[in-house]
Formats: sequence, C-alpha cells, structure tokens
Amino acid sequence: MGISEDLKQTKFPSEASKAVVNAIYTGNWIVQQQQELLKPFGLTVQQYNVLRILRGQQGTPMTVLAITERMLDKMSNASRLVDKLLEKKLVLRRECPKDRRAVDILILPSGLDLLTQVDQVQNDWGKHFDILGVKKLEEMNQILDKFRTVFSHN
Amino acid sequence: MGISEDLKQTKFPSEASKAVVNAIYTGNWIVQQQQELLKPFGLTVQQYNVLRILRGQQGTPMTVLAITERMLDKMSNASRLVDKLLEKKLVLRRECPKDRRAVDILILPSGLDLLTQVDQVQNDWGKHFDILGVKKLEEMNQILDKFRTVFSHN
DNA sequence: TTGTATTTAATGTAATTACATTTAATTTTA
DNA sequence: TAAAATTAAATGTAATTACATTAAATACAA
Repeated sequence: MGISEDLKQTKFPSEASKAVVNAIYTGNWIVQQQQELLKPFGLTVQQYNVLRILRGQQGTPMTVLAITERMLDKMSNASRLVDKLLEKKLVLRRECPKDRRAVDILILPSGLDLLTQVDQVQNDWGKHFDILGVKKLEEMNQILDKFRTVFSHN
Repeated sequence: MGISEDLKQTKFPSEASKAVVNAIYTGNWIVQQQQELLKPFGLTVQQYNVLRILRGQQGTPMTVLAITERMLDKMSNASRLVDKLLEKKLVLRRECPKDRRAVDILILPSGLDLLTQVDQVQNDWGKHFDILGVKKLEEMNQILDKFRTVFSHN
C-alpha cells in the first residue's frame, strides 16, 4: 500500500505534479532512514547536521547565525539545537570576542568522536546507492539542482 | 550562505552523499513553498494532503487507517489531523458500519470547495516547472523512483 | 463459547518546530 | 555623543510530531 505504490499507480494531472510529490516523498524517505540510523547515537537528524557543519569548520568557531545559514531545515532554532548538543557535552559555547552579541560554537573532541562512529554507519548505509552508478547519481543531482532553479527565472 | 550554494561548492565525499543531501534539501524546499501557499487557506501541508486523499475517494468514505497508509509523512497521526479538519468543518466523521472499531471519514462540500480554491493557486505555482519540459520531469521521476529501490535489493 | 490476540482509533506525553517577542550589543544617524 | 535602528541570540508559546499507551471492537484458537 502507501504512497510509494501510489507514485507508480495514481495518474497525476501532470508529470510536474508527480515530480513535486516524488521529491517530497523521497526527501521524507531519506530523513526517516537517517532517523533510524542516528537513534542509537542519541542524535536527531538536525543535531547531527549541526555537528557536521561544525566539523566542517576544522576547529574554527562558528556563530549561531552562521550555523543557521547552513542548516538544511532553517526554522529549527539553532540556539536550542546547540543547547541539546551542550547538554550532551559535544560542543563548547563561548562569547565571541569580536562581537559580544554573538556566541561562538566549537565542536569538542567528544563530538568529533561521535561523528566518527556515526560516519561508519552512514558509510555502510550510503554504499547501497553505489549500485546506481556515479553517472546516474550525477544525473540526479543535476536534475534536482535544475528543479529548484525554476523559480529564479522570474 | 545557505545550503543551496553549498550544494554547488562543497566537495562531497561521494556523488551519492551529495544526492542524499540534495534529495532532503529539495524535499524541504518544496514543503516550505507549499506551506507558504497554504497559509492563506489556514491549512498545513499535512491537512492539505489528507483533504486531497479524501477527495481522491470520490465520495467513498475512508477509515483513518486507510488515510494513514496514503500519507506522505507517516507518523503525523491521522486521527489528530482529522480532528483539525473537523474543527474547520471540512470533513465528516462517522462510525464505520462494517467495523465499529473503525471510523469513516468523508470530505464535505466545504472541503471540496476549499480544495478547488487551493488548486487554482497550486496550478499557477506548478506551472513554473513546465519550463523543464515533460521529458526532464519524467527523467526526474524515474531517477527518484530508482533511488528508493536501492534498499529493496537485499 | 470463552479467553487471548490482534486491530483500529484515540489519547497522553515529551520533544520539537514555527513563530513572535525580548534582551543585549552594535551600528547608524542626527 | 545620544537616540534610533539593526543585529545576534535566547526565550516564551502554541501547534505539531514522535512515540507509547489505552480502550474498544473484532478475529482467532482452545
């Protein structure tokens, strides 16, 4: 049952409307898988994403605002996400010396360790997609990128 | 700035990992647009989806379970979504005669009317995707469908 | 039939999200 | 400089979501 079969069966009014549903469904599908992967590590998908963003900084601190700008899902209140990561002692929060309104966030070694563990599981999971072939995946990335440009052509 | 630029710039460890982020991002991107579209109608994306599912039944009642099975985002508690639609008097809830555990839900004329209004706005919005061409959209649908089959090949 | 298991929906709840407001610091401008 | 505007983060809150439990009806098995 369910939508995955619907996507095949149901006649959509247009190919575009199917693509819209398909994109939403595929995004949800991945997020749900990620949730399952991350559960044993006590991380939500959003917390995981913030940790990865911080790791990407290679030790350079990042303000909460900078984190917000790079989050997949904006409205998730980076401030409170960082709270959760602080509780778990995965990050450090300290006043930004350049601007006392801002707060610098740094990933701690414990955070990097946790990410390393998660990476292992993520890589195994990600390997499933290899059978699609790099070419197909490149094609997918191109199409999705293109798909989102549609509203830029005002 | 945000992730959309990151998708272009950041070097992902693999094309697959980019595709994963890209799919999540694209799904979120659409949902956010839908949220904006639906706001003037006082509907959330989930409520809208339930209404459309009910409309698809063409007058045949649907149990809450049947609705759940067809929702894009499962865990959203169809029972409570239906509550909200009831409050707005867009649907009817009644005991299922065949099975008194179940509850039949029917879309009301007011619900159909509202959907008709939303359709107008949705169609205008969807037209943006036409410039991609049917061929490109078919390709996208094929690739997304394929993408999700990956885990079926155990 | 009677007791057990299963199914369906509703409910309780803790956490998260969406959105508005507040507080404090900085920047602008008069 | 002083007042006003803007910016960064935190906080308040209502709604939603995730997840577990409950209650009622049905199916199944002894």
